[in-house]
Amino acid sequence: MLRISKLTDYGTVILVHLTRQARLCPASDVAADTGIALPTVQKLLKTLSKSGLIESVRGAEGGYRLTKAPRDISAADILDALEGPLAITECSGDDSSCEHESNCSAGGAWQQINTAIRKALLDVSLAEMHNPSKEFPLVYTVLGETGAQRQSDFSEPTRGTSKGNP
Amino acid sequence: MLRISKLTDYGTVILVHLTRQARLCPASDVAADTGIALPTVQKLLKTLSKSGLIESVRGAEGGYRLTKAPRDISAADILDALEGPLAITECSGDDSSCEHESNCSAGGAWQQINTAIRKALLDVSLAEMHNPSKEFPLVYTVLGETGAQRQSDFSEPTRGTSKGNP
DNA sequence: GCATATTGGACTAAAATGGTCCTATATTGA
DNA sequence: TCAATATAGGACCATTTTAGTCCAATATGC
Repeated sequence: MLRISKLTDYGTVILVHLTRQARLCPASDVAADTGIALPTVQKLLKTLSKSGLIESVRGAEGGYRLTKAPRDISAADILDALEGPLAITECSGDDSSCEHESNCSAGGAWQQINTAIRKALLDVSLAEMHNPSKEFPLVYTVLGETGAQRQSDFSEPTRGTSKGNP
Repeated sequence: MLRISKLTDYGTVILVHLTRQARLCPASDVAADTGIALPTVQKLLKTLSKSGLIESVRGAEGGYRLTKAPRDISAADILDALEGPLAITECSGDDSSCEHESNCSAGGAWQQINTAIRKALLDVSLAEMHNPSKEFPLVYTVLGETGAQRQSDFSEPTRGTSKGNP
């Protein structure tokens, strides 16, 4: 199934952490509190800062903080910031780049799916990620099989018990 | 943004092709008609066959055909067959594998998103991919920015004009 | 038997991913 | 002004994944 990269997953954890801390957070604090290795945290904070989701203050007593309220940051924003604006298929742009029309009849469908997925991502804000127990905008009936159910053999959790990255 | 692999993209094209052809199709025909290199087509057909979406007939006059009506094959089926049952995050199972609870508050949200995405994928059938001009189950208003709009610098289309894979 | 096909797997090259580290620069406070 | 604290911006490398090819074995129809 579709998946996000581990770094995006880490990035989300970092953003949730910044949501909890109203104050300016240096990278070292974020690393200590999340258990993610410092270099990785630094890299992600830089990326997030460049994307505009967070802002930085240099120098002593500096650090990072969110630029917007958590409810104004969507999952789509996070994905865009950390994975770039890649679409679900490479040629799902405005079909200008794909000329093999006879074979590309599937392309239109992927674009529709892409849009639907994007809508789902726009509906979830960082505020809701911060507190997932609260009522959620995405309440769908159980689907019989969610993909997530099937996996059972992961050797290591994404955000594991071990401190930092192995 | 989220993306599917190029092979999954090819696989969809192949399935759409099989939808058009009611008859038994050998891999060589599929390759010739789709413009995808034969070895790649063979590999994908094998995978699709193992997943049960298509069935094979060996020997002379053999080939592949769909096992179900196109409307009974969803985009989620295709993704599952070609990309495996990976969830959006590695630890989005039944939170049994992720013990870092204090940092993993984001995990629940990704699970919800995963479910929403899966629902979107289940709503699109191969029949609709085959004929995307017809009314589509996923009609959402334009989102202002769909991710797909932003990309403009792809050097090569996914299913390109050149015959086969370079 | 022979031509036609699928089956299963090995194999390689290229690209993406995950992770680390180094130097430069900005800010604060003594 | 100096020292300590931070971010900025890359370069860099190891590993994994992806994409693509190829081969020997097997099954079927004529």
